Amino acid sequence: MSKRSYDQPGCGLATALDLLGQRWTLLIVRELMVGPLRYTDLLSRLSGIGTNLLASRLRQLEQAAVLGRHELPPPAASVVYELTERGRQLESIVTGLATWGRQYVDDAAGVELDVRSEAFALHCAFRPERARYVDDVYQFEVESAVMHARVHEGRLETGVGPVPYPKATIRLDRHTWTALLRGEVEDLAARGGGLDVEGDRAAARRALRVFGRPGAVKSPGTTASR
Amino acid sequence: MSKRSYDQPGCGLATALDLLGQRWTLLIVRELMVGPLRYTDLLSRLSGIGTNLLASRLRQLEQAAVLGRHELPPPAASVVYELTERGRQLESIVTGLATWGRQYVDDAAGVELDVRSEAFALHCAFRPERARYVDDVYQFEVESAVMHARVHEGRLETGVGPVPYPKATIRLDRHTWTALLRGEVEDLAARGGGLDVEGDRAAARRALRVFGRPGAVKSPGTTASR
DNA sequence: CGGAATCCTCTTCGATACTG
DNA sequence: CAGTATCGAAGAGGATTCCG
Repeated sequence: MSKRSYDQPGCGLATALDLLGQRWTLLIVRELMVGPLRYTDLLSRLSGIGTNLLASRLRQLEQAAVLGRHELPPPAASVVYELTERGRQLESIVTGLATWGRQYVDDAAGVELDVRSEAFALHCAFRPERARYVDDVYQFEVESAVMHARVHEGRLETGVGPVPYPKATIRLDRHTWTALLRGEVEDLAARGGGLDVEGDRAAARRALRVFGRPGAVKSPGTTASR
Repeated sequence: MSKRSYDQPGCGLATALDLLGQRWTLLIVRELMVGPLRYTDLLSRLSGIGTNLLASRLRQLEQAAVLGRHELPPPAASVVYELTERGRQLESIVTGLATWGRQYVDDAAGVELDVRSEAFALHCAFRPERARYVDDVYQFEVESAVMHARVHEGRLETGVGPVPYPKATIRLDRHTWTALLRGEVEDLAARGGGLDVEGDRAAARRALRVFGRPGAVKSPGTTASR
């Protein structure tokens, strides 16, 4: 069993780092920000982690109530790990770190899109201060990557795949997508052909406002690929 | 030499964690948020770190341009470590983590005030969104702890000890101080006797607005004590 | 096949001792 | 004061095995 603690009870930062400061922990949170995952999915997405560590980290995080274990209903009958409310409170910290770290990476364009990574990029580009009164469900389609986003009460929830009744479905090519994330797409018509909307155009216009930070994420959280 | 990297170039979070995710690193940033420190001061404030690790972390952080090494002018002729602009960009992440971690700590009142810890608590209680048009220098005095804060262009800078010409000097007892940090002191007169202002009362009123978050830091970042 | 525990090697940490 | 050098202990990573 582990216990390399900073032993500074009373200090919030030291306590937070006792829980989250170990290797892999925040990457697990990153993975779950886009939606629940099974043990094996985590294992394959976090290439290099080693099964014992993953098990140990999940146990610690569950104990700290950062995530929960849930059994899926019968058809799937499997266990998924999911962020709790406490875990979701880490979202702005994780995206903040990701955005900060971005200044060290030189953008050699990735090879293939990973849906969850792109959905995470959406989190990084999200501007809560602009989402105050927005209540929309969007579907995004970038090449083969289909994902959705719900903006509700100033918060963002994302998921992979399509969603039943989106207010607007926004289809983009790769270049327009990264431009959107950087906040460089201000107008539905501005880009010739790179962007196509189905559904409520006003909602799509709100999406352009709510996503896209000036200095933010260009290419996304590339997770393991091999 | 070390290199246990996540090896996910292209992912901002993984890159950030390669730099900051090792043990002690963010606590070093925390210490420097309140102002420059010498090697030995860091060593004594981060009880448990071990001198080789501190040296190694400082080297890495300097290389990543998170902090800088500066020689003090002749009288002191000593080296201090100081956050760079990049390092200061981590402030909101560090205070966010500290605030998040706070929910796990039960507030058994600390024994003795540490000025730097209280100044750090001020960072945690700072609300940038309310500081947009504020441009003030305050001095705070809580028991034996004297510190100052400059709010300028939406950002906060703190330091220990007195400051030449503060707009307002605010003296508080310990209880009122923690209440202030929690955002529970709304009025200069509200607390009988716990608070005393010298200088510009309007500035002091702004201070009450700019510091103090609802769910925020109660007792501060207690650093090592032994 | 999903969800781990075990074993073994290698890296990192922490403490102490030592140096310019 | 500001570090470097050294060394035992704890933690990480990889492979293999086990359980349901």
